[in-house]
Amino acid sequence: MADINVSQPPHANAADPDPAAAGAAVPRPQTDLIELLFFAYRNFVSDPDKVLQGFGFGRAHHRVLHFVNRHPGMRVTDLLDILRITKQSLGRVLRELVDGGFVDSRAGSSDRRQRLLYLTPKGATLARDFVAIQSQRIERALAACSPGAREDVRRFLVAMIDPEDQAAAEKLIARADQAALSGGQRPGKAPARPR
Amino acid sequence: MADINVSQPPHANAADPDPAAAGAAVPRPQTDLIELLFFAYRNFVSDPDKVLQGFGFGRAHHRVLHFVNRHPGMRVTDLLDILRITKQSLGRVLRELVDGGFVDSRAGSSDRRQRLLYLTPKGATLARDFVAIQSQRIERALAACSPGAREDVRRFLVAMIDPEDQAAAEKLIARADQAALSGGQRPGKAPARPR
DNA sequence: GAAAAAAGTCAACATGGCTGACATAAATGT
DNA sequence: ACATTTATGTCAGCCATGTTGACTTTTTTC
Repeated sequence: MADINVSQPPHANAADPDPAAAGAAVPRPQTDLIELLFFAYRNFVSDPDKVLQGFGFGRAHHRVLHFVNRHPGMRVTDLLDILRITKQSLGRVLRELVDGGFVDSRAGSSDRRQRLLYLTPKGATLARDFVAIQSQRIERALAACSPGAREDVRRFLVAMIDPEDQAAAEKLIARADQAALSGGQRPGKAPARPR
Repeated sequence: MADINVSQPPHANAADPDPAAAGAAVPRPQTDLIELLFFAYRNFVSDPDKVLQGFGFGRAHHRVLHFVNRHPGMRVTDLLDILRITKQSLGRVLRELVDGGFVDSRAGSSDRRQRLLYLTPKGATLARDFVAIQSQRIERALAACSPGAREDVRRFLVAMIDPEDQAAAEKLIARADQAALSGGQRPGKAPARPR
């Protein structure tokens, strides 16, 4: 498993008056967090990646599955706003997901230009698997922290978002949670996952 | 600026007996953090992206600049272990960085098969710019949190890494900090680039 | 009835991953 | 001394996913 391991050559340390090393890392305050974010995020997305490979899908498909799962009946435009990619890019993965029977796209009833996006049961299962996998990693990480850490982490992540988008992001999350709770789909079918 | 804004169509809520929407978003515990990580990380890497565009470079170049800056004199193999990409992928961006005068690659003195990587002053300036930009975002985010949050966030990020890599990642960060402190280069001095 | 909006599509291109096959130089082991 | 291994580099091609630009169809809105 390819250890992250730099064999610092002896002459690169204090003894060498090496000028080419000049201007190198002044240990700026946040360097540790910068690198940890890189390593952590890489591992974080690698979990779904492994599963996706089995379907011939990639990260782009994961994102679509996730957000359609969270916002059933959303418009294509809404998805484009969230993902911030072009409709051509989205079109490709969306077509593959529809062809594969993971996503269902139906014309809106009030506005029939719209294609409203839903997951099929197959797609929903996959999307829930991904949430489960990544939640597991997050839960494990939080378990290694002090009890109040979750709120700190949450606030930190919100504040890492561009300020002008923070409110929208929080609202988006809240609305999806709300919709899911209020039986966004089929009042009879138990969401079965309280908490 | 493309508000993240899903217009939840009315019929997507309780009224629609839609079977395709079945099994949709159960509000799993960590969904908020999953999505926040996505939004936060996207913005986090977008800062350097903008600067890199001006040089015709991409994210891959950023990573190389960053880690060579942090570990002056590192071997190509070390960089491959950190980035976990193939040498062919690295080779491309490395060549461009050397050609552009951002990275300097010199044969090792003890083992002359090795190419030891250093940043030129030009490269070091760019690398430091990136650290500054991203540190600024992190500092702003931390300022929005409780005082003890930094330690929580740090521990959280470490724990988000694959367990078998956590120690190596922390060691890597510590070693780079250490090397920088022990005068790999004199602080504050913009050294000429001899040799 | 004209204009705007929602969605889709074709074509071409860029970036940055990947595999496989080799080539070269230098160090190491026998 | 020679064989092997290691460190690096390189060519060629493929894949996933992003981009621009141009254009169409359908439907809604003014």
